[in-house]
Amino acid sequence: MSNLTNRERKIPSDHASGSVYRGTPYTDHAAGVLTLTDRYKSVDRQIKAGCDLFRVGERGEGLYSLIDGWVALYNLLDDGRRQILQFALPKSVLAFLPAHGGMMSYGAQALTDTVVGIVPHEDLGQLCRDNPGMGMQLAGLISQDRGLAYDHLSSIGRRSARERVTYLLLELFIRTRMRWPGHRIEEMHLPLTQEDIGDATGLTGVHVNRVLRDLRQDRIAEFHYRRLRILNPDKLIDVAGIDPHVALSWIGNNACDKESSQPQPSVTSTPNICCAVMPRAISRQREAHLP
Amino acid sequence: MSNLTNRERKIPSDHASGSVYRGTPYTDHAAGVLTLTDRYKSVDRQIKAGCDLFRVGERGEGLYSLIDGWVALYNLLDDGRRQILQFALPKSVLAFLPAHGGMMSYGAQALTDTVVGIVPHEDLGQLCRDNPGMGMQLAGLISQDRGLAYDHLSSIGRRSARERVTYLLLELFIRTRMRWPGHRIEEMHLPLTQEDIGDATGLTGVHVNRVLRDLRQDRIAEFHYRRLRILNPDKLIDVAGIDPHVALSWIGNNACDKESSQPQPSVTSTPNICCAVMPRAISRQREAHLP
DNA sequence: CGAATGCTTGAGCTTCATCAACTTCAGTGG
DNA sequence: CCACTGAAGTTGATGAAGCTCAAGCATTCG
Repeated sequence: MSNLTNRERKIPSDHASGSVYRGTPYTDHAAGVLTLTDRYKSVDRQIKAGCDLFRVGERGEGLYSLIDGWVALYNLLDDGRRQILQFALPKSVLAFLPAHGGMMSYGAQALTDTVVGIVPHEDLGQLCRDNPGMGMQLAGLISQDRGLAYDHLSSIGRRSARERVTYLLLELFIRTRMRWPGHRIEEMHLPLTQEDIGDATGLTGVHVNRVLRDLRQDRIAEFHYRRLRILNPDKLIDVAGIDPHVALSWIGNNACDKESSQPQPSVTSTPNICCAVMPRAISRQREAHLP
Repeated sequence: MSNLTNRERKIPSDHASGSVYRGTPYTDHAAGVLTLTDRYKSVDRQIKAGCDLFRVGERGEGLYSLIDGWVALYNLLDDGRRQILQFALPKSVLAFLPAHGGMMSYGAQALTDTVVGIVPHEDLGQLCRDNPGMGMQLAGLISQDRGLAYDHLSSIGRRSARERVTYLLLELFIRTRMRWPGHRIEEMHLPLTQEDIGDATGLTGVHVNRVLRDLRQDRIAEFHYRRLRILNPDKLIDVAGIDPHVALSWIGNNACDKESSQPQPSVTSTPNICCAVMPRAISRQREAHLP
């Protein structure tokens, strides 16, 4: 039907997406929405690593929520150039087509074996009527994705290659760390190729490789065959030029139940993401042999 | 409080945002949501051209909907680099903070004199209860914005400077044309500087200038002191490499009331945006003096 | 008319892409 | 266990696309 490329991939089996249903440690919309869609979804669909969940131009079936696995949302240009729009982790909404006839405006490729739940169009209305708050929560969830997209825009549009790559690594690190707080992180699994990183950052795979080499030489981070090691978190954050507010939004700081209007730290005070997410151990681990 | 730059601008008075309240000619969520927010909003806030509606890190007041005027949503990096995330037209939702304590993760600058309606947090719940469909419509609206952001990502990440600039011009042309169908378009007003275009496309103002020069020499389009002339629409679309599906999503093809499941044209058939939006007159107007 | 903002152009330079060859790694089947 | 195969990573040489700096011009607005 369409001539989309579909690079099949073999993925190692120890990826970090095993235990999804432990309670989320942070307040967000995801819990509510995902629990609800759980009840209304028609079937779980299983997709093998490397296959597409859906493609551009296909008719959307309703609301897609990712239950388990890693997924890349992407766009293809006519000549084959590819842009990865987002790396989706479990409990995220992959797509939302509220009505019949809507077409997918981007594709979705499974990076690992994945499970997806789908709530069909016809059930969305009912779901919405039964649970009045649902729509707003969904809006919040999608709004969060939009925020992520905006951050990527800033990164790709205005940052250097080195900044972009470190930014992406750090983002993925923080987001996965939030999903699976128990995991050890000295060496974590990211089911991506360097080419994928390039497609996400607007660079070529070759150049990503060079950037990664420099990061390794500077003892900041290593990425090699789908394995990420963060050697110097502080420097990583520094190079990435992360705005702590942004990082908080990845974690899901929607603060649904904070009704207090007590003055919070002002704009200039920086919530220390590093401390929140990175165990001291790692900071100590290597004292950095810098030039 | 924060050291954001705030370039004041003088804007000519003949910008195209005068008659907002004529009925929308296309089916979308905007109509429903905006009519509702109209009833619940606390006050209209008026902002002069060049001023910020809100800034990064400020506490959000609830749901912001743009009633009249042009607004640029933007991000700033530490060193002053700026990325424009979206140009918002009337009837769009600028921001949506569902709960207290949420911070704006991007800024919004008025490009013209603007009017904004705000529905405070406390009224959002009530609005939602009174109008059950509202949440979903809002979700659809935000989802549409996310789609726009994804398109910009593809553009900035994978296209050449020439493609990016033409893409942006065409997008803005189509979106404004959809809002104000009656306007003549041979020469339309875009309240942007070349620097703004650069900040939106991830280029420098200087380079945007060079690209615009080439487009002028190739008799494709002219942009000069906030005035856009499209000389050769067909070529413009060609250079921009626009996917017609994408263009349709700008127009708002959510197809809310199309319940028919009759087979629609397949993916490969290209809905002709050019025909839908561009009057033949323009195509004829210049036969193109090409090299 | 004057000031301020925005546009235009050139020269030199940096960053990143392209091409191509080579190496390493992971999975497969003997 | 090894050899084999295909995918992914690595490196160098070369060039193009776009940035920076700097100076001068045009347009708008008061």
